Amino acid sequence: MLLQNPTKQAAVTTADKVFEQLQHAIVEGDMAAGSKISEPELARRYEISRSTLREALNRLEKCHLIERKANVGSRVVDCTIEGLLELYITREALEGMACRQAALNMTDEEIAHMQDMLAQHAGDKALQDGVAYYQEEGDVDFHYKVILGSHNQQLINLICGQLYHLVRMYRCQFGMHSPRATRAFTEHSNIIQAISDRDGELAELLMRRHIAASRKNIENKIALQQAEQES
Amino acid sequence: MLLQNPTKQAAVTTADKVFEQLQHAIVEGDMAAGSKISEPELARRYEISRSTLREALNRLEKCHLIERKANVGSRVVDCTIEGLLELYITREALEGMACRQAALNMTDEEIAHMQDMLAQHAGDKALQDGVAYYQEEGDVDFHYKVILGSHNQQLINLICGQLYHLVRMYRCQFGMHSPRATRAFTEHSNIIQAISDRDGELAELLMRRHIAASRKNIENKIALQQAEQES
DNA sequence: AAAACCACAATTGTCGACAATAACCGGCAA
DNA sequence: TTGCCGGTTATTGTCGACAATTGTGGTTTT
Repeated sequence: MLLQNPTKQAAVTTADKVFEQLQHAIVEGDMAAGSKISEPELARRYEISRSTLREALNRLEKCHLIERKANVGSRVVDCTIEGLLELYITREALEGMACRQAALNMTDEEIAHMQDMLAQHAGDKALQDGVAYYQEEGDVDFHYKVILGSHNQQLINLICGQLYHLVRMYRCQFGMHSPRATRAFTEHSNIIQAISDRDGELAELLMRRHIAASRKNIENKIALQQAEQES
Repeated sequence: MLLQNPTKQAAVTTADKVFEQLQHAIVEGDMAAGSKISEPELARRYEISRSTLREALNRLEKCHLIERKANVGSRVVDCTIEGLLELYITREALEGMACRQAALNMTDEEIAHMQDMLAQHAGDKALQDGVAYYQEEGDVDFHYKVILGSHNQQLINLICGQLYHLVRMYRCQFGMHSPRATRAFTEHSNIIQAISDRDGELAELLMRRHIAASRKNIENKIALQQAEQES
């Protein structure tokens, strides 16, 4: 999966593999949010020793997918609405800055490549009404390109290595495949325009608005779901 | 040290203690930046098993103080100028947003408490010309208060749990105890004013300028040092 | 009946040993 | 001399067992 590890090498050690499996299980919800993790049980299930499992657990903790308390144990993080909003606020700050840096630091080749990608997405979008492909792969691709384009290793590590796992988890858990495809596409276009104009200030502003809009969209959906449940 | 762990409990397990010692050693430069870490040797030196040491190493990796490669080993991160600037850019994004959130979410009591703190710092500053105390404890105190005031656990974890260890490391390694005491004090005052006015936008702007100024101050110092060495 | 206490079970933290991988070094051929 | 190759050494990854701590259930006491 290039998407999850845009910079690092593939998993080689068994702890790496188990980590990826657990990560997938947590993100997809196969491992319930908020549930306790029993080291002996998991070790048996994956047929590895507890040491190896703990190594994998440590990596899960690094991307904030589980929480550990000394002498008590590990729990899968629970998905609260507050947590989701906090996450998007953090994204707004980090990706906004990444976008500003991308406008300053991206090479002309990178920018051209991103424009090509967007054009291709436009074709796909026109072809199949964009509901399926674009928002899933395309949206993530776009954001990754921008983040990597910042050429700021600190930002890249924080966002890709930690934040995005949580983002994907929340998306799965709350079942929101945001249907903002056409609007998002326009926003992406404008952001790329600002980047290719080397206008860092505007690029940051647009990216922040883009993420904030996504956050508000989610807030509305949540409110709607709650209203349905109460009725 | 409350400063390093404003939210979490004290260390209880031996891995915790070793982690804190290693953290201190790395930050203070007792363990050279960029140097390789030998697990057997360190385990002997601290009189613990390799398992316990690896647990501590994992926590160090969580705050980006060391880097690990599979089947190769761990190295202390090296302090490059580029890394320092990247770090400050990230701080600008995160603390700026934290400051905006603080303006929205801090309680009146918290704001009052922060104003008291600033007033006391003002006294200390007038008393002893502020060079020693203020910039060390005071500056960190102020920033921590703002970050915690955001009431955003995601931001708090990222900044306090990860970024600030690196910040302190760079400060020690490059030996910069920024002599911007009086200017920084004024800037802090203005930020608190914006927060107490509940003006999130201004608060973020001021905090970002504050950190950007600090970054430029460092850039100048670096340039000066390099000029000296070349002469 | 409620609260405090104690013992038991289960889980986590720590340890030392073994297996697998990578770095090092000397020898050989070009 | 330089570059490549194979054996040796050291380091890391993995394992199973023991020690320490926590949570639980029953018992006792007020």
